Amino acid sequence: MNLSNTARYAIRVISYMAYNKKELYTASELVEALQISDKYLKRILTTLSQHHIIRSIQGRHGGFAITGRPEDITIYDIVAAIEVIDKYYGCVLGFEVCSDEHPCALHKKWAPIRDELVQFLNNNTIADVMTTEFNKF
Amino acid sequence: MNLSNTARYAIRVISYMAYNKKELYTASELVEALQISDKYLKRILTTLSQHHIIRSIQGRHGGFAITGRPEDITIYDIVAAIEVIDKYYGCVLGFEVCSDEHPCALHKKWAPIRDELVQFLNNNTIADVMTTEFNKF
DNA sequence: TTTAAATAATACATATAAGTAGTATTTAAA
DNA sequence: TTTAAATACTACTTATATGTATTATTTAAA
Ligand code: FES
Ligand code: FES
Repeated sequence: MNLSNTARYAIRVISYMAYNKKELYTASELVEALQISDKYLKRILTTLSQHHIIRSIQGRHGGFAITGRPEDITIYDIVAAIEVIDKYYGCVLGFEVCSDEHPCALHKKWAPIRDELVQFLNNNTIADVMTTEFNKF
Repeated sequence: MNLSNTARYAIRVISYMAYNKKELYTASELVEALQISDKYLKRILTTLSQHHIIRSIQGRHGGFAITGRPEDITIYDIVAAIEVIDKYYGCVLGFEVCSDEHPCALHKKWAPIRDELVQFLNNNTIADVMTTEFNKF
């Protein structure tokens, strides 16, 4: 019942970018600041840019920049870019289908909690996370 | 944000045992009924008996039996026997400490949801799961 | 047009969860 | 006391997530 490590790194790096308000960051700069493994972070950055959460500028003076406003980038967006988001909607007991029409014994109790959980991801944005504490990892 | 497969199998097998009200089940019997891989299920059964959720009788007329009443065996008990339960209490953003004294930016919003989640595991028992539908996997 | 500084892509390595196989031990009937 | 039927233990294999290394491509300055 956790976010993946990769998703957490992604949240962290975008939070950092938003907080420091620079237009463009190079990967090396972010590696330096956040102390995440060089190649790993670069791959995360590429993934995020493929999902248009950030945009990348290639070449000599390249780097990465946030596309939207921090308050428009939800935690959900980031998690969905990194993980298979479907699993957040699955049956808690592992049944194939999970719906009100095909409920398992725990569905009635589980579905509301799961909805809250998804709402939590949707209602919280980078703006909520880009505080000082978060960025002094 | 899922229970592990192994934990789900564990819930399933105990639910089956409780539902069918037999005193003793052999591993092969349970493998047959639940269509879970032979060796895998046996290992799960051993783990569960080590955690005293079921007890095992070795030798010729051996097998496995539930120790308590279905309504006393919580989903939490089973998950805790199979997984490292600590991770259910961790920080959603991955910080080392998670407490009201050392909160991350999302702690205030996350902690209540997490509590509900843990309560869900604690408030639901095998008695809630041991319905017919569940056992016609 | 060469070169340096950046991102992109691909392939490899490691750790953990999931699943399988084989051997050892226990027990009681034959 | 041998043997069959059960659980217990240990080691192996496979799949996925995590992390690393190498090479290719892009861009602009020198
Ligand atoms: S069917 Fe099981 S949680 Fe919805
Ligand atoms: S400190 Fe992050 S959720 Fe509690």
